[in-house]
Parts: sequence; C-alpha cells; structure tokens
Amino acid sequence: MKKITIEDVAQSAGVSKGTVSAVINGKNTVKPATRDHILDIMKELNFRPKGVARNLKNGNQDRSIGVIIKDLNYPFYTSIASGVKEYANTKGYSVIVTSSENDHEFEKKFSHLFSTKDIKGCIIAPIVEGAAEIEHLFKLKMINYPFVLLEDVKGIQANVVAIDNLKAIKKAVKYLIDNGHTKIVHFAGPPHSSHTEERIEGFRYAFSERTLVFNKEMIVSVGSNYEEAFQKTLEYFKDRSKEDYPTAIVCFNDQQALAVMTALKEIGIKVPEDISIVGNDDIYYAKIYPVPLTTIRAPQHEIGMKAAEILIRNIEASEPIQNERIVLETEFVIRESTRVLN
Amino acid sequence: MKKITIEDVAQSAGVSKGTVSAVINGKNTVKPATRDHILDIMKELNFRPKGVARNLKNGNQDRSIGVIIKDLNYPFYTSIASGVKEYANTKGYSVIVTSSENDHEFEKKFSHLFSTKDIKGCIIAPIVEGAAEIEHLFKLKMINYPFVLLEDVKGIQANVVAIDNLKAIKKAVKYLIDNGHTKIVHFAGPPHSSHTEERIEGFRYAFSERTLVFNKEMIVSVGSNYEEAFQKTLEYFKDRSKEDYPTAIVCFNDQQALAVMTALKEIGIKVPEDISIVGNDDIYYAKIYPVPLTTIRAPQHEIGMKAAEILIRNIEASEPIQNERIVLETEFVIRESTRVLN
DNA sequence: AATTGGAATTAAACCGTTTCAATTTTAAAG
DNA sequence: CTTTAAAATTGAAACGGTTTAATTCCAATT
Repeated sequence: MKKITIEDVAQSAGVSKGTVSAVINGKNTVKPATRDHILDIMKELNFRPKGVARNLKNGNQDRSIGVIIKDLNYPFYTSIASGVKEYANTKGYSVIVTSSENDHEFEKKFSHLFSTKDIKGCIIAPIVEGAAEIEHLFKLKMINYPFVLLEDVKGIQANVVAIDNLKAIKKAVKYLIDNGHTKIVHFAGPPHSSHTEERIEGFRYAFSERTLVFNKEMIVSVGSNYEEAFQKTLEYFKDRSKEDYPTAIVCFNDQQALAVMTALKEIGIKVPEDISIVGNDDIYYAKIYPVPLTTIRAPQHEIGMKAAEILIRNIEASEPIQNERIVLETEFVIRESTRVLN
Repeated sequence: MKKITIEDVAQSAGVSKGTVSAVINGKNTVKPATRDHILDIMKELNFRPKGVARNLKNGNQDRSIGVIIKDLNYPFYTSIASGVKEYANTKGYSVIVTSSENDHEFEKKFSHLFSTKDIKGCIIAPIVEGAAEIEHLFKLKMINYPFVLLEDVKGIQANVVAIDNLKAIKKAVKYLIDNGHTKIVHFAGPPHSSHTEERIEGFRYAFSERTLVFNKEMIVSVGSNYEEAFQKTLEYFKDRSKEDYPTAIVCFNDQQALAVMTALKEIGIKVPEDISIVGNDDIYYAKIYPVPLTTIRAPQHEIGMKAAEILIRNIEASEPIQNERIVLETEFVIRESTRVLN
C-alpha cells in the first residue's frame, strides 16, 4: 500500500501538482469546476498531504515549544506547564505538552520527537534515576537544540530552573522542632529520584542544625503514587503501639500527603490532633483538602515562566547556548494539618 | 542573519554533506578526528539541523497523535488525555496535548499545527460558541486529516465521542425532586457553550417529566471560572431572604461546585444542611472536597480511550473516513453534599 | 477573424536533509 | 613497492510538497 502523493492526485485528476497544491491551500486562482474535481479525487484516493513536506519550502512560521512533564494528572506539573504557556504566549510561541509517566523511554522518545518535528525547543522535567541515562540529552546538545531542565541532572551541563528542596524541607522540619515536635518522620518519595534524595538530605540537616540526633528509622520509603502511599501508611501503623507514633510526618509531596491523611483517617488517627502532617508543592487542591494542608509551596507558575523565558532566549539567540542555572525560593505555608505542641 | 544549513557546515569543515549527516546521526563510519572537527564547526556555527527536512526523506517512523483540550488545569480534561494516552500507547502512538484555554484562535492554531507537523491525527475538545467558526475543521476534512471531536459541533460531520449531558442532568434533577427538594436551581456554565445549553435543557426536561412548572429564574448564569463563580454566588445570595433560598443547586461542573461551596461557607450557609449541591464531571478531587461532592460522573478515562481508538482506526485505514458517533453513559454518584428532605 | 488581457494552469526550481552506490583513502599484508 | 580489503568519504538522487515565472486558455473587444 503505497503512500499517495500529490503527484498521484495530479495525475488522476489530469492536472499539474501546482494546481492541486493551490486547491489544498485554498488559493482562489482555481476554477471552481477544477477545484471540485480535484477535491473529489483527493477524497477518493484518501490523499493526506505530508505535513513535513509542506513545511520544508517555506520554513513553517508558527513557533512552538514542548514541555515534557512526568504526570499529566498531578497539578504541580500542569501548573508549571501553565506558567510556560503564559510566558510563551506573550512571545508568540505555542506550547505542547507531553507526559513521560516517569518512564525513561518516553522521555527519550519525546525529546527526539520534538527535535525532529520543528518544535523549536523544549522544557524537560527529567527522570533522574540511579544510573541516569542521558545520551538523549547529549544528542540534543550535539544538534544545538535548546532545552531547559527542571531538575539538575548529574553529568550534563544545561539550563536548569530548579527549586531548593533541601532548604525547603529544612525550614519545615525546623519549624516542627521549634514548635515542640519530638518524633518527626519523613515519608520519602520514589527511590532513585533526586527530589527524594534532596528532601532526605534536608531532613537530616535540620536535625544536625538543631543538634539533635538523626537516625535512619526516621526515613520511611513510601513513594508518591496514591495507592502505594496509602498502603504503606497502613502498614507503617499496623504493628505500632501508640507511644511509638510520630508526632509529625513530613511528606514527600501533596499527593502523598493526601494518601497518608486518608489512610490515617481510616485507622482513626486524627490530623492534626494526633499527628501533624506537612506536604510539599502546594498544589491547587492542597488548601481544600479535608484538613487544609500545611505545605511547602513551590512557585510552580514562576518555574514555568522562568524556564520558558530562558528557553525562548536560547531559541532566538544566534550564538551558541550559554547555560544558566536558576534556583527559585519556596515558601512554607501553614494551614490546619499541623499544630503547635508547646 | 541567514539560516545555517548542513551545507554551510560541510563547507566550513571541508567535507561533504553526507559526512556531516553521518555525524549528526551518530553513524560509526566517521573517523574520530573528522567527527570531532565537524562537531566543533557545528557548535561554532550554532548549526541546528531542520527537523522537517530530516523527516522528509525517511518519512519519520514515530507515530504520534495530538489532543486539544480546553484547560490543562482542570482534571476532567487531563483525565481524558490520560485515557487517550493509555490506549494510544498500546498501539505504539505517542500523544502530545495542548490547551486552547477556551480561545478559538488557539484551537485553530493547534489543529493547523498538528496537521502540519506530521502528527497523524488529533482529538479536539471543541469550543462551541454561538456562531461557531468551523473552517479549520473543514480544512482538516479537506486534507483527509483524521480527527475526533469530544462534543458535537453543528454544521460538520465528524467522529464524535460525547456524553449525554441532557440525560445526566435530568437524572440528577429528578433525584432531587423525588427526594423532596422543592426549590431547585441550576447554576449554568459559560454562555454559548453547547455543554451549558444541554445541561439547561436537561434541567427543564426533568421538570416537565415530573409535570412541574419550570421558570427561567431557575437558571442562573454563573460560569465555570472559579473566581467568577465565587463572586456570582455571593451576589446571588446577597439580597435574598432566607425563605427564597433554593433547597438545592445543580452546578455546571465540579470546579464551579467548589467555588459555590466555598462562597456558601463564607456567608454561613451549610452544605448539605441548608442547601444541597450537585456537581458535574466527578473529577478526581470531588471526593475529597471539604464536603465530598455528589456529582454526575463522566467516564473521563473511557472517553479518552474510545476517542483514541476511533482516531487510530481512522489513521490506519486506507479508505476514506467513515464517521462514527458514540455517546457514553454517565453515572450519578451520591456523596455528602446532598441530603434527602422527605 | 484577429487582438487583447486577465484567469487558469503548468513546469521547473527549490526547501534541507538522508541515503546509498560509487569512489577515494588508509592500513595491513604480501 | 604493490596489492588488497576495509574504512571513510563523496555526490547525486530522493523525499513530497510550494512557489513563481512562463505559458495556455478563453471570453470580450475591435
């Protein structure tokens, strides 16, 4: 089954390629009768002009950039994407977004897809695992394809717009310590993620800066997936006597926090009376959680705006790329899921 | 500032285009010294190979489809997109999503973008306004570009995967009527949207089927934007005596319902004790609203799956498109924001 | 019937890569 | 120093449209 080309249509209709092209592009130079005839043939042959070829000659004018996020359904990421969109639109760029679903293969596929489809550049929330594969990023660099990372990736120098996770968690933990919490626990994110690592580090540092002892039972691997976090929370409390309950749990992110709180409710533990909960991200819905969530706000919109700004500057520069690295501040937002103990 | 081509690089490096091409594509036939030299020149000239041209020759293999939703931050749409993704992935298609932000220009732009970038087909949540502009859809039809609409659009015959809004609302309203609610009001969506219209119709029909009188004060235009809905709700209750309060409000969607409930809380009206609230869509967060929301569940995931299925079937068919129209059922989910009065 | 000019159509050049058969270079072997 | 095979490189064709200058068509006018 051969691909139908404009040549086939032209031949079949007994006209030249140019005329068919004129019809496709809605030019008004074609006689109505001819036009209709060509349209008929196009339909009959199921002719689908190849976009790529159409763009080659004129060098398509519409500018667009891509965003690769990790989860289309986690508001944290869509908020970032909205930020990107807002800035990009002011500069006349369209933005298209894709989700890697935390699958490395997808990240690779999409970065290739973008660079290959005349998307002028892209913003990537990279999947940073143990032995991170980064060839695809090197490939982008080779062809001078502009991109911005939303997280540091070891082994590659690139534009980065990130947040200071370490500092953020540290602030939250210190707040808890300073307000009388004695048994604080961190429910950590998915293993091998740099976010997870950074947050654990921040947690430790808070203890050391308050000259308190840290021990590794304070870190519980719970993940960020809702179901998983829910189950792991249940497990955690299952064989634990009341005296061993933590007074506060610092969660990996707001999604996990929701799972944790739901699980706690199920087993009759009250938030914040029995246990205080701190989230991370401050997604849109955190404030309307059954117990409004105390959390660490990442400036999602700003992250997106800033990344877009850098990206577009790179796209429009004629000189080779000068990498930038920007770290945005977080804000500790106190709501009702934490309480003061002293 | 002329665009740098592979020719320029070749010339500058003193080799042929073929060799440069080999370097770009990581072929191992190039002598390391040559390779490095070419790489240097590429960097120096800031050469960015044009994706479009790269794809022309081999007819790019990776298949992808696009989704145009209306709002990246409304979970209803991202859930649909996830459904699309799930099905598409099983068939080896990548999916990229864009948001029109309810702006017709964007919808037009994106549909053009997709058809022009070798995205094999697309799924559109169309903006259906009064005098809907649909030329862009006709353009797609002309070039036999496969697409699926998530809502009927008057004046065009196309693939459609929709839900029966009318029936859904009717069911909800009848439930309220049958459970003793006497003063029911509908907070309608944005004007000129077919969803808005259908829901108003459903509301009327419920009354007529219960042989009750309907009057148009029962319909209040509130919109779906959070801020707007919040304000309009405040206004609605401002100069109204308690006796004139409705016993139940049927909301346009869950986002609006949240705004309404938040506004009610602010002015001291209790849900569901004073007023019952029914949402629409059943977005992920509806069940964790401060008062878990009674709502009409649209099978978001299934909508996406089905649309993807039809789209991909169309993409892969060699015959001209046979339009399909599928209407999915909704489900009335009773939670805690409504109460029985008799 | 010849002329004219605008409308419709054509043919060829062009866009910027990749591909691949043909050629040249290189290194190893005789 | 040849020969040979393998490695590296070249150059032209190809991809499938769009563009535009040149040409043909056709109806109106002389």
